[in-house]
Amino acid sequence: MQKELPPAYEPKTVEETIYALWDRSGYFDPDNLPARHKKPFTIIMPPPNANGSLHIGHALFVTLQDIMIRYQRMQGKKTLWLPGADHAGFETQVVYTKKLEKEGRSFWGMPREQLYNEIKDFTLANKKYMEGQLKKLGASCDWSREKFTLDDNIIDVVYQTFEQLYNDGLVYRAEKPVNWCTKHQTTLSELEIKHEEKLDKLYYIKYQLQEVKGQMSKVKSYIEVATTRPETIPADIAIAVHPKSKWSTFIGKNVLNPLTGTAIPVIADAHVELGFGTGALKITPYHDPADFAIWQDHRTEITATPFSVIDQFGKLTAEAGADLAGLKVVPAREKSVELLRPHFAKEPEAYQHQVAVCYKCNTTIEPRIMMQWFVKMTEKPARKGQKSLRDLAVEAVKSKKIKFIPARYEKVFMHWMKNLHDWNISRQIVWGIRIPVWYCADQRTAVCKEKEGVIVTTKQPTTCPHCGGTSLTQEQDVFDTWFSSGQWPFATLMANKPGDFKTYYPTDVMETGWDILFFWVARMTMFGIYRTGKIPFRTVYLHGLVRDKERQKMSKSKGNVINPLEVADQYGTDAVRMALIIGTTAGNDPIISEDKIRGYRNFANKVWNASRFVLMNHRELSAKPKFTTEDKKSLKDLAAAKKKITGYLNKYDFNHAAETAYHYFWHTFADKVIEQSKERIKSDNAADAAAAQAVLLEIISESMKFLHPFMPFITEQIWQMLPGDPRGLLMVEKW
RNA sequence: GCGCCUUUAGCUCAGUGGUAGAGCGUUUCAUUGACAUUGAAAAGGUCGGAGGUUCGAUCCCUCCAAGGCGCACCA
Repeated sequence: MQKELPPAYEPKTVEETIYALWDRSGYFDPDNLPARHKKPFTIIMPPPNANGSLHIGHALFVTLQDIMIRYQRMQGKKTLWLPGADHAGFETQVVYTKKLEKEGRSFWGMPREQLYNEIKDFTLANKKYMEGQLKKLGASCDWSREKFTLDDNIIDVVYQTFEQLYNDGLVYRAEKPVNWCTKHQTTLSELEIKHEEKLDKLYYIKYQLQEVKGQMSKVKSYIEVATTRPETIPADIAIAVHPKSKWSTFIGKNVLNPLTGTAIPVIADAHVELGFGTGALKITPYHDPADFAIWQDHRTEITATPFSVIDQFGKLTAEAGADLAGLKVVPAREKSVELLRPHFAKEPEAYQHQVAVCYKCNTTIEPRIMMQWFVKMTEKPARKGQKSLRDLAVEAVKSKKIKFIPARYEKVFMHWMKNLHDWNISRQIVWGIRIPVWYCADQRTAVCKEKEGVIVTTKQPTTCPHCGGTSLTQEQDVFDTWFSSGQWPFATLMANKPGDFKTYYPTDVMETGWDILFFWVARMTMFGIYRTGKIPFRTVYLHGLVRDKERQKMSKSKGNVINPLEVADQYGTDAVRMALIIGTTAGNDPIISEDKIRGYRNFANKVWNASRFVLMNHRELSAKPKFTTEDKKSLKDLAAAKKKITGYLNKYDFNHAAETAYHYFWHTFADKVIEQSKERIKSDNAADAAAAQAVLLEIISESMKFLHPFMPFITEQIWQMLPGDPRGLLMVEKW
């Protein structure tokens, strides 16, 4: 008889001890696994942003990945689950500056170094806290290989990639239209802006034909132009009309800017929609990317140099004229409307359209022309026989070298790939990896002049390699975080123990949220193949966004947030894990509520008490048990359940695997097998009682195995109490 | 505009070309026995609508409706 077991499972007293037991065993590190673990199975953990604490969404990914790792470890794989943390450049700087605001401080005017160091302290503190949280959730990852996105050796790898891209002509510097957030004072990529429905007005403005000596216009003496942004009219440098529009007679003539009186040419361009507005479009290259493109196509006809009338804070500049200068965009619009009223062709119309806004703060994005670094996504590199970044990824997916779960995301992935544009990777923030570019002010040779003094190198230079000059300054901008995290699978392995890259790359599964399919998975696919010639992962498993019972997104403001650590404390980590997995299918948003967690707490208790019953009635067998037909059926059912679970796990169908285990254990084993055994155990027929007990023990033992990936703590605890000495760890037991 | 997804029991969700499933909830009964964090049972669905393919459709195809989401330089 074992020592007295409490009648209810007490997760609190078990979890910490069990995690320490695993940790001490060293088995998280694949190098320490027994010899039978040969074939590697690798998951690189998506590094959580170290700017807060883990939420229930993190608990979901931890559970999914831990299930895969624990299952494969028991299957005899050499399992590596490599943890990490992300400095999350822009996101963390936003969080931190908000924190400063709350404290009544401002980052504005703070020296770069100081802000960087403060955010660094903040991030590292969060990172440490999150590691503890991951352990609490049972993550069986290899802490000895943990990586941070700002580790020196990670940055080295990122710099090498940048240099290679530059040498291949896939990275370039150019003055192009970019998305500018006037609040955050940085540019953003196409993925970091959203489009919002907005009700604005469409203004119809007359641009008078410039009077030419001795010539009178016969029909109309003006072009009507429709615009939503009259405040940018001072920066107009042309009017474009469709060649077949009613304004075609104006092509080649000049019209007068209604605000400045400047003469600007009328040009023909088929991009102008005939059916929209008036069929005439004002060309304001510095404030509209489409206009910028049209200007580039017509540089010979348009003699004026484009310029900007809005500054980095969203205020009109002196070039906009005395009436508008100093006003913010919205008041400037009102003022310009007032000034333009005499030039109205007709009354403004209400106009519903999509406006680009910052995905963080919803501030309207101001298109600006800025000198930035870009990655070419669709063009071939300079090297012979090489494919564009896009084609590398598209081919890997098309050829099924990379598979998506669920498969429908393959289409979503491909659709995005179709519409790719060059990627702006410069950010005007301090928290991040400084772009490894230096500018030479001396430019003493023709080579240096030709390269515009640009030096791209992985190590800080002291002299200019082009001209020997010494006046070097480093690029101020940092990388878009996704430029570096897009290299995570190979960077973490290259920057780790010697031989790791060779052994563990390509990795097996990338398990992450569908919301970062483009941000992250697409970039990892492209960079992974570009840098290593191999796909970074074979399977992409996508999970959804955890929602509450009312399908609401969890947010602090709604007060519906479930803190995974709190509920784990209350109901046990195993219960939280089960609640996250059962009823959840890949790619769909899981629904979770406290009721559901409570339900699986009850299940954990059932597991505890069934085991308690078996242990209480256990006696050492004196002879080989004689199984009845009933016993044989019970063992057959057990084998069938296990086979089903194994099949589901192999298909990454964790929902059904967990549900089958749950259903078998509770409603077949506990409700039927145990109930039926009670009479036999009590009976005088010792041999039959022994057979019944042997069946129970066998089922408990096997059940702990197939429940382990889902409920690691309670199963390991019970495993340790089962008879048999010495007992190894269930964690590395053969499946 | 282009594209993707969803629609199944009161609720949350699974699922299959052959008489519909789970959990929770509801109702009835039982029981201090490993577990009341329990057990036994019941009620409850023309599987969004209309066509089509098929011996047979909740499942495959087409159209429609409602909802969700992604992409997109129509001023």
